Amino acid sequence: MGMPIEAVWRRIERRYEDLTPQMRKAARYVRGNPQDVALNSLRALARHADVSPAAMTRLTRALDYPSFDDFQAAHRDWLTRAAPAAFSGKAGEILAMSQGRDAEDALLDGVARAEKANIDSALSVSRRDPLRQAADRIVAAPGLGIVGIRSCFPVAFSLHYSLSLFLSKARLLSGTGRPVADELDLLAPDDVLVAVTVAPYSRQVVEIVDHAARRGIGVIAITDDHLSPIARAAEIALVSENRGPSHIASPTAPIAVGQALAMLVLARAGKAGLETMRKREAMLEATDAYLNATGAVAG
Amino acid sequence: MGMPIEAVWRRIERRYEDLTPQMRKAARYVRGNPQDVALNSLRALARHADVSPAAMTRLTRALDYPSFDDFQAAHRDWLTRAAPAAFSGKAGEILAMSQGRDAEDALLDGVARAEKANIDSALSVSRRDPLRQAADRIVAAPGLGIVGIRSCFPVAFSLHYSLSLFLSKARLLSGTGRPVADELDLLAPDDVLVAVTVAPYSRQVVEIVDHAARRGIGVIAITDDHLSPIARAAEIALVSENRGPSHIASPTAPIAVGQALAMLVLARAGKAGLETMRKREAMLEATDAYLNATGAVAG
DNA sequence: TTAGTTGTGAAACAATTGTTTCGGTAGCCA
DNA sequence: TGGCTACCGAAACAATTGTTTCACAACTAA
Repeated sequence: MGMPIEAVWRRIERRYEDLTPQMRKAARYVRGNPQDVALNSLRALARHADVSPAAMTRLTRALDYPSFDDFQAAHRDWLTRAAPAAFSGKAGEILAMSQGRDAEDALLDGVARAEKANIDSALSVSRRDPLRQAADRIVAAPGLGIVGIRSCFPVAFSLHYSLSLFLSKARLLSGTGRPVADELDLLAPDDVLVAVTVAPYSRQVVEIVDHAARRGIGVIAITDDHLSPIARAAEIALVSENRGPSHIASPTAPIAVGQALAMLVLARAGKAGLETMRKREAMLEATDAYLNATGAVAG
Repeated sequence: MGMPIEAVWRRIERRYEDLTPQMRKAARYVRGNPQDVALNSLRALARHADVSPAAMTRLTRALDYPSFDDFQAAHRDWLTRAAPAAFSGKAGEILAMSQGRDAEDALLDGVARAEKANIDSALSVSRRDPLRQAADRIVAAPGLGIVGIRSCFPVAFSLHYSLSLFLSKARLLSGTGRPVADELDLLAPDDVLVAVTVAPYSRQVVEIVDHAARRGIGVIAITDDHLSPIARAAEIALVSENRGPSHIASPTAPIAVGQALAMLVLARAGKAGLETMRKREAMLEATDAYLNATGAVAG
């Protein structure tokens, strides 16, 4: 992953006074026209800024970039991030046209495109307030349950796994050896239940949500529609669209939502959270769970 | 003012049938990765699309563009239009980032970007041959086991879930009530084991893979490095990079790999696969598992 | 003035760009 | 089988790329 463009700008502003006149001219243009840097060649850029190519090269050096390519990469990164998720086109049209390897390639293209678009929509700026609220709610709650079955079980599991690394109150209602609904007894009013289901909505989860809501438990729904059965009953709804060429719904987008949520909770848990995370890590290493200690918590 | 990119897309879709196979491949990549067209050189673009530079040049001609530059200009235009508006002269505002809500936003941006990049790399053209081989191998094998623990369990689970919708031989080695390794007895030589683990590699999974390989079971590894302990012992390695701002490894990319794999297997299973899938679906509806029948298998 | 430093762009460079050419291969019809 | 067409990529090309070199101004200090 490239360096953020903000760093470039900071460097320009901090060292502006030390630059030579020609470099300043170049720097001013660069600072004011970042898209130009991303899209044009060094020589074209220099022409636009009315400086010599050499001056532009010298500027990138003065800003401690190894080469113009690295400098440009930062700007391209920024521009790419700002690009819309323009993958709105019907995936099926092109796909249906061919067969064999060609069709498979098209299929995989479609999968990749759809997954990316789904993640984009799930974490788009307009969906972030609910995410923040959910994180606040989870931090504040005395108890926390997480439930999801069938294709949504991976979502519930990975959310619980990530949270449990630093938050001991998280409980996965997994229904091992008994109906899932029974485990709802673990939660008290004022606790929080995170429920996951996408169309077609599993009856069990919907019923658990209804039951929890009636008992005064705060429900956070991770689902695929603002109007889904669990979204309506929930206090907070985290929606991630789920489209794709597949007959099977892919859980990647809701999992990304779960991961983002876990990170926000970790951010709120602060140093204490990081501390317990380190302890777990030490414990896992002590029990020889991993092949070699690399420092990151995962596995 | 350049021509809008939508026109490009329309041309691609309308003339797709008249294109030669290589041009189609190029066209599909172009259609799916417009930023790549805007930012990269023709040769780099051709490399990403796994096509010869000549094929890319021919495509631009076939779409009635005088030169690649004009073709690229349309994409640059689109990307520029999407960029945030130019900046007011004051510099400090943007720099004030990295605390409070802004820091969180940057974090979420980072997550979204990383997840998308990971998926891109996982399903990139150069990684598709192993995917196809894996699908072939799975279809041919008499028996199939899937294993993954901790953060990789969601990957194993979702792969098994998707496959089990139409492939009854798939078995999830979940270790419920007994050590996971015990379940390896379910597999015979010539069977296939799909194993998932990313750094830090869980000892259990690595040992199971070694054991399986020694017994003559074909191992397909889903992992994060060509040199990971299970990749070396495996017959086929499906690699998905796993980078991100999080301390916790996100399972989305390997899950996307699993989904893609499941789709390829389904494609090979053909009509028979779709048939059993329909049966399962009917069964689930009959047992009232879903709230309302919508036609797609998920939940 | 003179010596020395600093800033500059023209020119040269190797590498890489987009494009065209051309020989060969795969597939199809006779 | 042979002959034909469609299709493809390696190679060659001129143009343009990013970078370095170098000579020459402009300036300072004595």
